[in-house]
Amino acid sequence: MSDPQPLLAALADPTRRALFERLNSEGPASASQLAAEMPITRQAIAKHLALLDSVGLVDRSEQGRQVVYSARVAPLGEVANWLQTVGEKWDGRLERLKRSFE
Amino acid sequence: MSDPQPLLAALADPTRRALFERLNSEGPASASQLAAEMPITRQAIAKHLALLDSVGLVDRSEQGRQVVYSARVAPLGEVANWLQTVGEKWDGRLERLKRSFE
DNA sequence: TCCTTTCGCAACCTATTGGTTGCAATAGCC
DNA sequence: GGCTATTGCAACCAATAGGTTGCGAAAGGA
Repeated sequence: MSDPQPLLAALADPTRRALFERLNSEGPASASQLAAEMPITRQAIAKHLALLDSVGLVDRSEQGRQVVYSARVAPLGEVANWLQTVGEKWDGRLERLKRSFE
Repeated sequence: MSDPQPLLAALADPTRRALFERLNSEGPASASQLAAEMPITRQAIAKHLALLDSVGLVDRSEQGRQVVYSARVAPLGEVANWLQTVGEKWDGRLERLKRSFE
């Protein structure tokens, strides 16, 4: 089970998360298209997309002279996974505590 | 429903997450205790704990001359919540796509 | 073929952040 | 009361991150 750190870090930035949510709810788009919809430059967006791609949150496909990115939700399972283990440890601690009073 | 950004940002830092997991699985501790277990100074830890406190991931209680911190898992529900809405938007998009082929 | 998009790379700038050191204040034990 | 732990506050530092500008290259439509 791999570390959720890179994912959390990727999602921690507001513009990056906005980018991901945009792609997830509105569908695929290129960096230039996205730049037209947001108040930052294409290059900034491209960097964010590269990072999202590196953690698998986005899928990159070249179509002619443009590069279209689409959202991938699969890696988010890793985060859900981590949340679950946190919950389990918490429960385990409660359990141990209860036992200590018997 | 408030935005998960502050939470994600809080969890994005490795030492901060380590701190939280330590408190969650091993139980409450003071900043000084934690500093003895980790390779960074107490002040650095104190700052992280303050941030965790500000997003509700940690509970601060003064006991005599020391301040003991304990983990709070409740805010993580917000993250789970966000994951769910992302999944729903994704499903919605799939649904619309399928309908468009009928 | 030429011109326009679109993209990638690189340099650069600035604000933020994680971390440190130093010191004052306070709570408790002897 | 005096010594010792423990905390809080502030200044400071270095590295990183988010963003911009500037450029060269390649793909496609006119």
